[in-house]
Amino acid sequence: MPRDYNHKEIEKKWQDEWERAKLYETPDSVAGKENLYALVEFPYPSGDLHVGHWDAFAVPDIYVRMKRMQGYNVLFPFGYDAFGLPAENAAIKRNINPADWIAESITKMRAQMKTTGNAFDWSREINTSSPEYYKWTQWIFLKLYEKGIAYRGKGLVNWCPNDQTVLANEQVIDGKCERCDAVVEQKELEQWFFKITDYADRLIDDLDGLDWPEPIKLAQKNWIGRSQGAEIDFEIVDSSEKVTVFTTRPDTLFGATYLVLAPEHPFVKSLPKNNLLSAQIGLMLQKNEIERTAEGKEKTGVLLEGIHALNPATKQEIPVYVADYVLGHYGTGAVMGVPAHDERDHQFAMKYGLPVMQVITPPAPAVGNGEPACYTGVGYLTNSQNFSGEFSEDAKKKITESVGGKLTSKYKVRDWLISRQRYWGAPIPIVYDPEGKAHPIPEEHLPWVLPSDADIKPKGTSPLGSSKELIERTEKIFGKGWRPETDTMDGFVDNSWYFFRYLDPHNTHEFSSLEKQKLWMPIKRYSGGAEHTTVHVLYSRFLTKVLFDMGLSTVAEPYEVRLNRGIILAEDGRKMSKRWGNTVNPDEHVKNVGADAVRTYLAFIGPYNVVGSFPWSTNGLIGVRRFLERVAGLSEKLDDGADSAELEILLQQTIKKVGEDIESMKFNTCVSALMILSNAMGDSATVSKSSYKTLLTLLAPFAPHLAEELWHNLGHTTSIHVEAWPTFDPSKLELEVITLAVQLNGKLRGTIQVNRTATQDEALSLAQADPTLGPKLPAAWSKIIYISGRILNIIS
RNA sequence: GGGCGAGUGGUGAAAUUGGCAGACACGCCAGCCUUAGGAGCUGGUCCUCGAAAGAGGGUGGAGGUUCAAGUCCUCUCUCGCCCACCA
Repeated sequence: MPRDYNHKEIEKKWQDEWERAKLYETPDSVAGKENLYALVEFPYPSGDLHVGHWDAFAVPDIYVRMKRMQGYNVLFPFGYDAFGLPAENAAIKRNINPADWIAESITKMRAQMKTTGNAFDWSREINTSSPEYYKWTQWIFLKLYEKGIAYRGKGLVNWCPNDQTVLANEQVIDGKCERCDAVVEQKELEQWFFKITDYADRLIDDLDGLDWPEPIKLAQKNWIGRSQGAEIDFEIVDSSEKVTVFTTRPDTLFGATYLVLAPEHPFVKSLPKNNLLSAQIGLMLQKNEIERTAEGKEKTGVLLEGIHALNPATKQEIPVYVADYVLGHYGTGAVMGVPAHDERDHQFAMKYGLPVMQVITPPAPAVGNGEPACYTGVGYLTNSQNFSGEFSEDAKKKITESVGGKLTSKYKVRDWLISRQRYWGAPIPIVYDPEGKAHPIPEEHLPWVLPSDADIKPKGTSPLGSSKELIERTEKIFGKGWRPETDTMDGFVDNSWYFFRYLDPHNTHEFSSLEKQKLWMPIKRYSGGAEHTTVHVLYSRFLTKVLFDMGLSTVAEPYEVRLNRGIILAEDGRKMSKRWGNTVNPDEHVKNVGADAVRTYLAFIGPYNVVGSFPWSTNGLIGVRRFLERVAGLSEKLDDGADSAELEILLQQTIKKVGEDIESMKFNTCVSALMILSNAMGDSATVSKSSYKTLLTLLAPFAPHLAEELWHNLGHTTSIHVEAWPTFDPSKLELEVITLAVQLNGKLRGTIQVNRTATQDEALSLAQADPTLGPKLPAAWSKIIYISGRILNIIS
């Protein structure tokens, strides 16, 4: 076949043929084959496939294809995370129904995705916005409701005034809406929550058993934010009231010289109304979290006149403040102020002239100009009555117990708020009786269909409230005066369980049967964007645990390995953006150089399992196309004879290298190894047919169409993609004679050709006999380091 | 401010995990060839000195460990991502 192959013709031809032969449809099990589930985060159907989608799916496809050739029954599914704000906003803009817009986008995206040549099993395609899918999202909600994990609660929520909806904490970035950048307001509403805090410990502890990259585990742990500390009661003087504080430093209790409460604290609310006071506190409460944190961390507080708390350790009366640097939602909303050993408390104490009592002495006195503002490290207790002299870590438990406190943990993570006052989501399957009491919708009424007659334009209340059909449906089923829940679920609920559905996508009576789960779970590799390391991965782990506890999942952890990939930047090194006009259109490049070249180029661009950013280079793409052309051109110099020993060894090395590096997702070095092999074949006068076949099978995962075409040109009538992955002969990985580096005192002085099994003496005499190297070597030496096959180092 | 990660040619990056730094590719330079194409072929391309052989230097910076350091240790600078008053 000529070098300049016609990619348009052959790619279309083989895609059609694979589809006709159902080559990639994955049965639930195949005799003699092990199942393997490879997953990539499914995309939101934006209607336009960009390079990021290619990078996300076509590159892991290399791994999938190798695993198939290695004899695994590999499930590699595809679907659409279709609910959510973007579709709704797009539909409002175009004045059409989101469902229509999504349907159109999916059709377009599916066609584009098929041009990648990926080994997807299209028969398992899912769409989270289809009633067949969200029926089960609702069903899962009901299961959580039964267990008390889904609950209705009042709470301050983040409100986006532009999108007119509540946002999860995770969707608030720097106090602004992650989608539209509007400044988020705080609002108190009745909402539905999932009790993820009940699972916080397990979500941390179970990470220890997982073989994930450490940074990803750590990100999960930090996100959950477990702090071990103590809850300690402070009595309010001349009152029966007490305030419980949470502290990670109970060892500094003797240094607590004041008490601070969050403005939201119940004790503050219970105080008799004092106009001045409530005005000041009201001012704090009015501020949203951004304002509270934005003011240069300047701490402002209000003294509660006439109110004192009792430090349970010193028995001294201490003043009580209300300050907005204390967060209402974290810990107990109350903090003991230890100015000597906490920087925030120190700042506050300086401003309000509160006493600083040092109770910890650093193990080694601070060097340099003294008067440290405050010392936050560990040390030895002082000024702490009979605890003085103890090491701070040891004193934590003792002091806590001595004042009747208890050791406990607190978490940064808050319960998952799942209510959205938007249209395009799964309706929450709840109805309210005339008294306003919530009732779950019985399973037989699922899917509780999203009505099509709602006014979807944002106006501050849930769009579903405007649907006559929904209200009529509710009254018809439940009775007069009953009304539907009008909020929909956060899209993260839909995509927290989708991987179960791929296993059993057409099941009409179960969300995912245990039999199918047993065959496939857990997921061998889950690849996705770094931005989902915390939220999505955490939520899906949480939901899996909940289902596991109910006997509905076969595993407590869904992902054997989670991997993050990098991002592809524009050619100018900036992020791709329509605003910059620097987006890379993959369709155009596929048209010019073919899907095989685009796939292989993306594999070559950099290490895949590293979170980096890689600028696109059209020249680099063309370079990869040239490589593929050279492989095609090699078919014209085939011969039935044997290859040179060098070429044979190189082939064995390449088999080893490519296999190992695909396994560890280092696709870039695989491509490089294939280039080296094909360059060597190009330099050779002839190439044996058998070596060439091996090259093609190694290339098949990267360039599936070209490899298939060249394979058939050799006379094969079955697909190269069902061939066995080549194996190497470990005894043929090295030449008999190798190049050995010779150093003198650790400096390279030259190289010699030695037998690879040469002894130190043999290597040394060869070095001495070498015409250029020999004269440089000393006559005597004190030591020789010889590592067979690596180095000969002579120390004079 | 905290956490995590990364600093290697003009560019994307390799480096058997402590053993010849810069593989492979892009770009660039010189030459050849032509059916002028995003062509193909040959050679060159870390820096300094040198005609060359060769010598010296070199992986953000400064120290250290080692026969040997891009890789390990200490300090430091810069950049990226995430979180940010979490007691």
